[in-house]
Amino acid sequence: MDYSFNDSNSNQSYGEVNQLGGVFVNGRPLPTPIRLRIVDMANIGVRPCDISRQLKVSHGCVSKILARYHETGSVLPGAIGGSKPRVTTPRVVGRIRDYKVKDPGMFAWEIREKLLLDNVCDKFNVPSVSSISRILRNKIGPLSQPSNGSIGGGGGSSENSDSNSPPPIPSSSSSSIALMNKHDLSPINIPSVVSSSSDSICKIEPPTWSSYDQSAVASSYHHRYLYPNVAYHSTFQHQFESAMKSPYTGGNHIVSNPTTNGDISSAFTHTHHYHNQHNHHHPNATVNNTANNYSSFFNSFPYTPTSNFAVTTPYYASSYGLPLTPPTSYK
DNA sequence: AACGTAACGGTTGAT
DNA sequence: TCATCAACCGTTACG
Repeated sequence: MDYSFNDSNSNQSYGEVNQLGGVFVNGRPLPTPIRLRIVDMANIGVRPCDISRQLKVSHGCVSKILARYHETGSVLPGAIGGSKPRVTTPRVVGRIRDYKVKDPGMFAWEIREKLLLDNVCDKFNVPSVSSISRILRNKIGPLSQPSNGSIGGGGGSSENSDSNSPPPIPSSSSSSIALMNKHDLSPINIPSVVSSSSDSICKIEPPTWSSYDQSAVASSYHHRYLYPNVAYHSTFQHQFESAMKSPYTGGNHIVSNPTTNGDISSAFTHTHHYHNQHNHHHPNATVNNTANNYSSFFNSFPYTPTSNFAVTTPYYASSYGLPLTPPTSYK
């Protein structure tokens, strides 16, 4: 798909119109502000059927988003794409790491044979040599630079072998966690046992707003929403990416670089695709390459675990009932 | 009239 | 680098 927006040619249009007259992009999530709007309206007592009509979102979609919100506390879409690790489970990766730590000169094919020898894998699920090479390259990397006390001789082996590449989950009894994969850890799938602490890391956006700062935005065409206290966990990076890369956005234009102290206020804007692109671009958007903007933004994860997370959204078409006006109780 | 949900055509991204 | 395919998407239609 062509998600590159030519500023000079606003004739480009994509998306379809549903029976209610609302615009959607087949296969892609609704923009986060609309999802939030659905939840906001439900919270103040608007019936789902009325939400559907007002926002011009199908009632099936409203039902699904509300059901998920009530079940998980998150309005964000699930993780799209990717695939579960079929053979390179965390346990296997951990063992590969152990082998490599003990003998850095080990070849991938030797590691493969040792996985079989040690009964870590059988012939049906042992990773290929190329998979092992990729694991060594991407997930383990140079072993000479462990940031946590490489001097100790033990190489931080922690003989449990569960200290491997997937993001560490804070609580941890290793029992069920070890069997989980990325999808299992997504906010919508995460089991309650993992989120036992009061500040659940499951909730990407808390149910309340701490502020609604419209005046601070540079353009009157944009409204800024603050997502307070986003409990960032690297496991959820995919969630953020998936949500923020909605095709309704004309690229996630960075309006200020994330700073090292975790303040990413006004981190980027969403530009509505059928808005007048060249008129409403954020003035600070310097690069129009979506991929570059995007990766430069997200590569700087992780932020501090509870940093504020801000999204600047455009002035949406009135058909959506936007811009959002938070209930007074949120102000 | 409301709404839960399966079918459908679509996109995504780790393997 | 590229294809695969299982995850998810929102809409539609049915009950």
